[in-house]
Amino acid sequence: MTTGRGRPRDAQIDAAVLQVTAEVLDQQGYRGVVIEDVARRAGVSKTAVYRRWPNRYRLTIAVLEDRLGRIGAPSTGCTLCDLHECLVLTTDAFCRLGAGTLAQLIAEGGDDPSAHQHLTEAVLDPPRQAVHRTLFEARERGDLRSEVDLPLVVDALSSLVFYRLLLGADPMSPEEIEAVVIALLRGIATDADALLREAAGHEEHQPQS
Amino acid sequence: MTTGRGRPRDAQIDAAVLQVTAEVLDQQGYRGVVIEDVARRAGVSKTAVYRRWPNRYRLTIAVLEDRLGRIGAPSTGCTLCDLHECLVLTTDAFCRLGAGTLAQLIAEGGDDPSAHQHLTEAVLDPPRQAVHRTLFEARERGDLRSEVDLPLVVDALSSLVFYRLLLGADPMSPEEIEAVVIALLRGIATDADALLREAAGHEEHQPQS
DNA sequence: ATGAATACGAAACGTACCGTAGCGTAAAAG
DNA sequence: CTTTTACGCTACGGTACGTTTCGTATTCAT
Repeated sequence: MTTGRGRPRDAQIDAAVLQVTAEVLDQQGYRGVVIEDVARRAGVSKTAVYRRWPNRYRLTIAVLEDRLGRIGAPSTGCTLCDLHECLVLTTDAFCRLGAGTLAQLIAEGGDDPSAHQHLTEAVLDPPRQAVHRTLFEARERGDLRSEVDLPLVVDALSSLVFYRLLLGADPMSPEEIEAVVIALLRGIATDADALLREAAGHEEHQPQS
Repeated sequence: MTTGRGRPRDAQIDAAVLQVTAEVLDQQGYRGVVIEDVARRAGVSKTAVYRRWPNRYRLTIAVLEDRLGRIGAPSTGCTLCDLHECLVLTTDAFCRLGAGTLAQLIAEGGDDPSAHQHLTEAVLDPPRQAVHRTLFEARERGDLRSEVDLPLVVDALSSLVFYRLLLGADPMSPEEIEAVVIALLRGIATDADALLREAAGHEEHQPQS
């Protein structure tokens, strides 16, 4: 490892395994990620897989890192629009991942604290931080009261998206997201009505609905 | 089953198994609920367990039904106090259950829709409905704007408790719950300031802090 | 060129836990 | 006293994990 001795790893194996894992994940969720099957479908030996990732959990996380690495955080200066956009993107990202898979990953991480941390860093934090950044900018701009507990508000918004996907009948719709953001903004903004007026001016979002 | 023919079931077995399962659940979470072990610790055969519950998931749910069946919903007429109390109770109930266990149960239910339904009815809905009832009474009383989407607000509050337990560094503190309730109330109350004043009068809660 | 180090595939293995089935015995109803 | 059901014991088949062994291939270092 330190010196470049010995036969080098075949990069195509990494690629093939990640690829197959991603497919399986989409089709059958985390349950479907069975190392032996993945290896066969990738035309690779089980040994080769375990040489790269210590277990199926970490293999899965590796796939998700690629996918959810960055949530593009918008920054138009319109607090309501930005927040809304941010949460819609988060919802989409999680939806694509799938409720069952997400639940299973969290459950798996429950035992091993380092596993939980990996999941958090790779999957959960990115969208959270996008929301945080958005709120931070809003506060810098003077849109929010200075005493607001930012992390708590971030939790309040993220959690909803999360919860609805995991346990609700269906995930959050853009309309519901908007309703919640507006309600919450009334509680934490210096001048909520001004923010609403500003957002009304930017209503070139979706002319439909 | 229909006629009372044959040897009757030993009620002590039911009790012993439920008891042991509850203990194991507290000590080692859902993972620890291994039928063979539970049976041995209860001094009972594996067969006897499977005769009563079809699988370990349902056995676990049966235990939780006893525990979380009812969350006592307060109804003092003070919207803020009631909500606060309600959420604190919910947090406590979930905390006792444990983050890992909760995650694993949700994950398990991900596949089987009927399993998911059982979990929802036995564990997730009771606290939700307590919050819902509280909000409903508040609206009846005229404390909330009439156009408020009640289920959505219920989700917003429940989700936070839930999310923080599952993924946060630590579960919600009473202070944080209060902060969120106040912020949200500003967004959905007809006269939030009046509610805050009323709550201030009821401050015999915890003289500490 | 030769040897150490590492990767690859194939196969078998050990472990854990699931849920089921057969069998002999015990306890109730008719 | 026969039928029905419960109970315990034991064994089984199944799935998936992650590990190990072994023979072969590939690369670097000397």
